[in-house]
Amino acid sequence: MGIFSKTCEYAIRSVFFIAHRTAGQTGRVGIKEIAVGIDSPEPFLAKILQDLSRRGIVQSTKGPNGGFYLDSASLERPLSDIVAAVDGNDIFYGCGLGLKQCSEVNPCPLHNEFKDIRNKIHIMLHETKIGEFNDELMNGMLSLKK
Amino acid sequence: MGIFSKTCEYAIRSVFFIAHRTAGQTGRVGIKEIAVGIDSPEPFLAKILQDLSRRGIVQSTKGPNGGFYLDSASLERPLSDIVAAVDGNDIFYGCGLGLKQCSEVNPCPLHNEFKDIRNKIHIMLHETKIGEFNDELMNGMLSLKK
DNA sequence: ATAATAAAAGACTATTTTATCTTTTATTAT
DNA sequence: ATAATAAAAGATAAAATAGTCTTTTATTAT
Ligand code: FES
Ligand code: FES
Repeated sequence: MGIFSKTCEYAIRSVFFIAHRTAGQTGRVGIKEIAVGIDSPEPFLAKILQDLSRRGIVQSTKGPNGGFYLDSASLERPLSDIVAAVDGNDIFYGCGLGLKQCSEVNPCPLHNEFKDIRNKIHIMLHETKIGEFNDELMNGMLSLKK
Repeated sequence: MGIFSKTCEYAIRSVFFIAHRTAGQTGRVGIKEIAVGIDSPEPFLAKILQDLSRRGIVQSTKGPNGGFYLDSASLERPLSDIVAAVDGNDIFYGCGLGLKQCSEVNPCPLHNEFKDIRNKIHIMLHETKIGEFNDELMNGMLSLKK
């Protein structure tokens, strides 16, 4: 188990993929190409993108020349929006040792340490925008598969 | 989902509990008291402690006055040993976006950020010793339940 | 020796997460 | 209008994680 659920990993990678494949142009990209591009099981990814689409995190149209894309507002969104939508915000606010409620008045032994780490994760994901890596993804300096 | 699996959360909390309940004295503490003390399902915790016992992370004896305890070597162990035993070391070395292999030559978009965060988690868990919070746990300044 | 105690071991159940397959709906080109 | 295309929706299936229950083994006190 990593930091995020498998679902969330696929979600982030697919959104990065859609971003760099449709940025600028009025293009769309199909589920098949996305699944290959991020090395994920296609039907599972379809479910995930359905959900992201319902939530307005990605855009889509059906039919010929249809597919997924991102409008300019979506490209500016922080990654934390995706993580919160898919995994909830336990990773931002929950107790690292699983106490029902992280609190200053009844802290677990690692409270201060976790608070610091959670904040770093939160800030990092909040400061990173979906469209931020388009150039490096297009020229192959960054990878979303393997 | 938090940073650790439920199993791992229970494991860490129970080890802290055993540490502060048996430190110094030659005492033992039973599964029942531990389960109440950390608010976990007793039979599930029994399985977890069985595993930690087999791995030598906690000590135990059967029979009357039996129970779990920690020898002085165990009290000095870092928390990272527990996490590695239970959840593996994906959290220390794995790619945050789920690429099969985190690498400098084929990095994911968040590679540098994740590397930094993973290192902080690793260092924190490595520098924290199991017996470190015994005093605060005994006088109630820190909590392992609720 | 025997009975009582408490963890170890093993078999089993439930829930959640991950993944697949089929049918329906919307869009476009002809 | 019709056929082709591609996502949405819905119904299942498989695997992993979380949790329970019963029997066995080791230890101790009597
Ligand atoms: S109480 Fe555990 S992280 Fe705050
Ligand atoms: S490649 Fe993703 S964290 Fe290193």
